[in-house]
Amino acid sequence: MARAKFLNSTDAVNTIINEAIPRFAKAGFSGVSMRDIAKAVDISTATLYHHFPDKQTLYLRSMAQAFADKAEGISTVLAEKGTPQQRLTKFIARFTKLMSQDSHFRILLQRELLDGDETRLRLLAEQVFQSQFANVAELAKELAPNCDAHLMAISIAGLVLFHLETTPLRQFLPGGHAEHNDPDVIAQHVTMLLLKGIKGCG
Amino acid sequence: MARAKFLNSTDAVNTIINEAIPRFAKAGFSGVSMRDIAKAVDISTATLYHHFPDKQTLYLRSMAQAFADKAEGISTVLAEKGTPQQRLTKFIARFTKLMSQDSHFRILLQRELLDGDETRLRLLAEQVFQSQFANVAELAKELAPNCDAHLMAISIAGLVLFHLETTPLRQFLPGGHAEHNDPDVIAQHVTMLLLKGIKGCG
DNA sequence: TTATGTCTAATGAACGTTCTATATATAATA
DNA sequence: TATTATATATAGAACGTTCATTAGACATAA
Repeated sequence: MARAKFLNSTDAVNTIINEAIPRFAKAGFSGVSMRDIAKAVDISTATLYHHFPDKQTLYLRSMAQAFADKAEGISTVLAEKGTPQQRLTKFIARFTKLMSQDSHFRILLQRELLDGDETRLRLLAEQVFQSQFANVAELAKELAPNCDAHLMAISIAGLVLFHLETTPLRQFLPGGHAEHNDPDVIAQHVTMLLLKGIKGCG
Repeated sequence: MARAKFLNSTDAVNTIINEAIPRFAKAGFSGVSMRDIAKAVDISTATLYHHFPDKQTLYLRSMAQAFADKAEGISTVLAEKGTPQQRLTKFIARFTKLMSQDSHFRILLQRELLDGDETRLRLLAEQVFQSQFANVAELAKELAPNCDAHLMAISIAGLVLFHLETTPLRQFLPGGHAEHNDPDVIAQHVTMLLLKGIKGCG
């Protein structure tokens, strides 16, 4: 092979995807050109096209990789013992930390919610969220046997994610402080709100 | 003027913006071309450029218009009398209905949270959300005097908005039903959760 | 006459993609 | 082992398209 840059094709593909993920997260599908990605990996666009048939495929593979990385990390959080309250508290703490640590995953998720077609959303739901979502829903059932577990699981995730989503905006809203972006602060607030309602928060 | 298509420049500008808003909401800034917009209004791109100096300006004006439309609608919801609980219930019901009725506003908001620069986010915060956000925060203070009103106001908005955001995804998640997209169902769930916590939901 | 609204046509840049060539590794063969 | 053939990884250059934007002309209202 000509002046090999990578160990093999798999290495090349992984390197490309790892460079592509943060770029797609930051700028979206149409905000990143194949030339940009090629330049970032220091290969020609022709070489990039040797490894991926087209941009859409590269995007899908990047998305799948970003999601696969995280799906693994979330999967064992709820398996531990404890009262439902304890397990909820622990889940929220870990989920918040996970989502704020690596923003690529969260931002790609938001982009998919905005622009994803049915195929990509189904993939996302079934291969990334489904099992963990079911666990959270089950936990909700333990805490409130007659509640709508689906609605409740969405609410739990939404509380955490919306605080992270609004990070760039909240500094301009009344009472906004940097500490409101601290995952621990968010997690504690969300946990309290879920377990006790507004009145229980002070 | 040559074969006048509009009553005057203001009419032209408004017509263009009204065509642009849903397009920018659906496809984002880079997903809509000036050609597309010109075609939609049945004018040439040159004419479009006669009314707007560049694409960025057209986008900003469209955004500002979409936001101004809604800011008005939200502004008087909390002025009414009643117990804090009653006012919260009413606010959530109206906010949910408003946000689900016209999705352009909500989607543009989501896009700004993803891609908005500091200038646009500040504009959004100060000219659209600030006063109403303060009202919600104040209401939270009435319900829980020692709580962090900023965090609470974000949580309230987030609960509603996240349910709407996840509309295209929830059908693929366990327990998802069409009725979960009903604004009344969402509002009732959110209100209950806020006032009573998870346990109060069943 | 002058300012305004409109058009056709063009410009230059960026983009996704492909053509063609070449250097290297691997496998088959003598 | 030495030689040849094949497949793979790479790059330079170009193609065709679309894009934002502009130049210049023309028509009409004031």
